[in-house]
This record gives sequence, structure tokens and C-alpha cells, in this order.
Amino acid sequence: MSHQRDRASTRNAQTGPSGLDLPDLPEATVARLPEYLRALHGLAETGLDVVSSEELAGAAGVNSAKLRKDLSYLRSSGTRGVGYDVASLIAKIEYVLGLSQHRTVALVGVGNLGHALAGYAGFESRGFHIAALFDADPRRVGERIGGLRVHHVDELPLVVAQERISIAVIATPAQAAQSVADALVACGVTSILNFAPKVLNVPDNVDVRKVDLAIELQILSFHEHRKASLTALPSTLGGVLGQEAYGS
Amino acid sequence: MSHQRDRASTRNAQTGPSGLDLPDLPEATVARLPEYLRALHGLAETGLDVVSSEELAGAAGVNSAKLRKDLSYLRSSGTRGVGYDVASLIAKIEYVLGLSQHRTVALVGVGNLGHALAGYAGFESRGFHIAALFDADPRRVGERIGGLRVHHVDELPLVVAQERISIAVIATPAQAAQSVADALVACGVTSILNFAPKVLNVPDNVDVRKVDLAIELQILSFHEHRKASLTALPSTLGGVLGQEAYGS
DNA sequence: CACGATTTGTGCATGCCTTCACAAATGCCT
DNA sequence: AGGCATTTGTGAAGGCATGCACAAATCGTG
Repeated sequence: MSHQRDRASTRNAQTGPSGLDLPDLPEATVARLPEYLRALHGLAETGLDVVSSEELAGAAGVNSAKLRKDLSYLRSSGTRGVGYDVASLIAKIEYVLGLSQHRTVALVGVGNLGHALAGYAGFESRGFHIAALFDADPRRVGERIGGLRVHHVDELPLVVAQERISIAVIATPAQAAQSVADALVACGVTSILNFAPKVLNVPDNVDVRKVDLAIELQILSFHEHRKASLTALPSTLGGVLGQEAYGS
Repeated sequence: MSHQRDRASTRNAQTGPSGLDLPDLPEATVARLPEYLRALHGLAETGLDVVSSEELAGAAGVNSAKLRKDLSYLRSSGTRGVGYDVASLIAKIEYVLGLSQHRTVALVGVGNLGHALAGYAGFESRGFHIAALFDADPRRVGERIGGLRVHHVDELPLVVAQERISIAVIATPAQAAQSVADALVACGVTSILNFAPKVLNVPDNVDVRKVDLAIELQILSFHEHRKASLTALPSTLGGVLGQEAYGS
């Protein structure tokens, strides 16, 4: 994951009059909560109703102390000697992540990738409803994908307001991404997930997360390169460092 | 981004016998190099041949001091008072990332998302060649996508060896991901990009990077939630601590 | 050749994140 | 009822990353 811009930890812990009660979460913790949530759902399906930090941490692939500290930020309600109640922990994390209210998502750019995202079942199953599709190409407008009609981007303001869109996904080519982002911001959208390989310029109050597939591969490539150059080292080199050629 | 397991910074700075010379890069730096690379390519297209850290940092969306420090790890060859030579910086970053040698990629799972990834032009254009497609569904085997035939996963060992695959992409449903990963590891694959919403269990020498679309949305959802609860606060509230019902 | 403008490379301070290790709390068993 | 095993919650230490601020280096110009 990778963030576009690093953000400080989330300020404000006031108890609002609306009953809201958002604690002050470090950004690193926020990024892990969804992982915990998924692990919890998995455990819930197996019928488990109480889980220890050790088990849950294992399922989520993190250190158990880290998990406990993360949960402690949620005014966590684990029971010492026992563990965490699965159902109530799920509820708490979902609340904190704002998933209690169903979020509607707009998807801009129904090309190759956009098509796949529009049909991706993983969104609906995890609390997100793709409510509108957009494209700039007139030939695409009107097309139906998974029960949704593709709108022209010019209709953004109208549809965003109508459907109460809270999050937008940009899956356009790089050169279109910035203008789409501008249009979204103008419509009042304050959360963007950007798949276009381009750094977006947005006001401070707008959150952008970026997913760049090529970058992920390049990072892996680096490690491949490094591993390769290590194993290419002559065996005379005392294998002190991690990668001994043929471990027992 | 998001990593599956945090890794310490990259050890080893020996000059290998093969003329390799990989410096000791912090993981955070590695994650940013691809971004710099893309910015550089963009600048190169505009005909620019020297760039200052300030300009490049702007294009990549980072602090200029951070950029300079990152580049300094590459035994960087900037020129004081002038800037960085675009062409040679591109070459150096591509070398360090291991992009000099073309990397061949295998893609497992040609469902909804896999299909899109197989056709994604962004890979080829950035040094990655998708060389083989796999699926477990016999009905999909034999299908041709973008000039490639879909193999059955049982053929993994054969094809991986034949095509000298160095990186694999998993785009299967969650429940298939672990067994696919096991098969890949058994074939000697040591770098995996995982799109399945499942924490993979792999040996230490295997690198896994994870891209989970729902998680990205959930992180955005959190910030939406938070922003919404902030604007809902009454202006009278001067509350300092968490639990005061209605401060003085 | 010397000077001033520019820009890199980096020491340092600060803050965040991770992890260990342990006290506090809980439930069970005798 | 008391003690023991278990597990949470957290204080504290260490490591990593960020960003400022400045010295060192280079170029162009007179």
C-alpha cells in the first residue's frame, strides 16, 4: 500500500453530540483494521465466538502485541484471560471504519481495468455499493455493465449528488486522471481511489489513495534482483547474511 | 500499498563478482523509486535533460529532501548547482530495480480481475512481460487472451521453468490463493503479487506484496467517516479529552 | 581568476511505529 | 474461597523515517 501523501495520525477524540465517538487512531493502525476485520469474518464463519490476540494476529499476519495495541485504540473490550468477542469486535471495527452506513462508490473509466472493477464481487460483499459508472468516450456511454448504465463524465455533478456518492474510483488513463479528479473534487467528493499511474493534485481535505500495479511489480523486481545478485556471490563469502545458498 | 510483512531494510552492499553493486536501500526508499522513475520518464518526454530535486520531487509528490536522500543511496550522481541528469538517473534507477533485464510474469486466475490484468497495457510498457496465464477451471483452459493461451494450473512447473518466470501474480478467489501460492513456491517462484483477499503463508525467502481493493476503500471510508463526524460537531465544543459529555 | 548564485548531499533532531516484557485482570478448578 | 493458568493492556526502549537547515561543490559571469 502505498499512500499518496503521508498523513499524521487522526486527530480529534471528542464525543460528538451525535453519539459519534471516534478515537485517535494512528494511520498505521487504520490500515490494518480492515485486515483484522476480514480475519474476524473468516473466524466467525467457522463458528468461533471468542478469539485470542495470538490467534487473530496469526490469521491477519501480524505480531500479536501490535494487534493488541491497535485494538486498544478502539477502547477495546477484550477480556483478560479469555480473548476478544468476535461479534462485538467485528461490530466495533465496522463502526470505526464507517462501514455501518453503506457507502456508495462511483467508478470513472470503464476501460480494461474499470470493467473488471465494476464487476468485482469483492466490493459489494464488503459493504461498498458501486452506484454509478462514467466514461469520457461517447461510444462507451449507454453501455450496460452489471446492471449499471455508463454515464458520460459530464453528468458527474448530477449523478454524484443524486446517488449521494461518498467515494470515487479513478480507472482512467493517466492523462485523464487529473481532470477527472478536479471534476470529482468540484462535485464535493473527498475520497478518491486512484488506479491511474499519475500523482494527483488535490486540496488538503481530499484523501487520495493510490494503487499502481506496475509499481508493485517494480518493487518485487528489486527484491528479485537483489536475491539474484546475492546467490551469485561466490561461496567463499561467509554466509552470514540471510540468504545462504542451500540451507540444510 | 501495503506490504504483507514488514521487512527490514535491504542488507548487503558488497560488490558482487558479476559487477553487481547493489547499495543498502531502506524499504521506504525502494517503494518510492518507481514513482521517481515514472516522473523521470514523463520529464524525459518533454525534452528535459537535467532536473533539480525540487522539480522532480514536485512531479513525484514528495519532499525534496526526502528525494535527495533517497537518491543519495544510489551513489547518486547529481551535480551541485545543477541538478540530476535525467537519462542517467533513469538508467540507474532501472538498474537498481532490476528492470534492465526484462522480467517475465505469470498470471494465475483469469477471472474477472485476471482478465483485466492480462490485458493491462501498463505492464508491458513498464518493463514487464506477461508470459503465461493459468486457471484451475477446465472451461477456461485453452481460451486465448491477448495472444496468450490459458494453461491449466497443473502445468505451472513446466511453464514456469520454460518461460523463466520470475514473478507471479495471483488473481484467484481467496480460497484458492494459498494452494496456488504453495504451487508457485514449489516451482521456485520467489516473488508474488497477491490480489486475493487472503494472507498468504510463504517461506521467508519469498516476497509477497498484496493489493486488496476492498481494504483501500475501507481506509478511505474511515477518513470519510471521520470527516463527517468532525463537521457534525457544534462549534461550541472546546472539549479536550475523549470522554467529556459536554465540556464546560 | 574570483565571486555569487544555485543546488546537492547529509548531520541532526523529532516523531512514529514496532516489539518486548510484565503487571493487572479474568475464569476455572479444586 | 483461594490459587493457578491464561490473556489482555500498556510502559518503555529501540529502530526507522522524515524534514530542516546548512556546509560543500559546481557553474556562469565579469
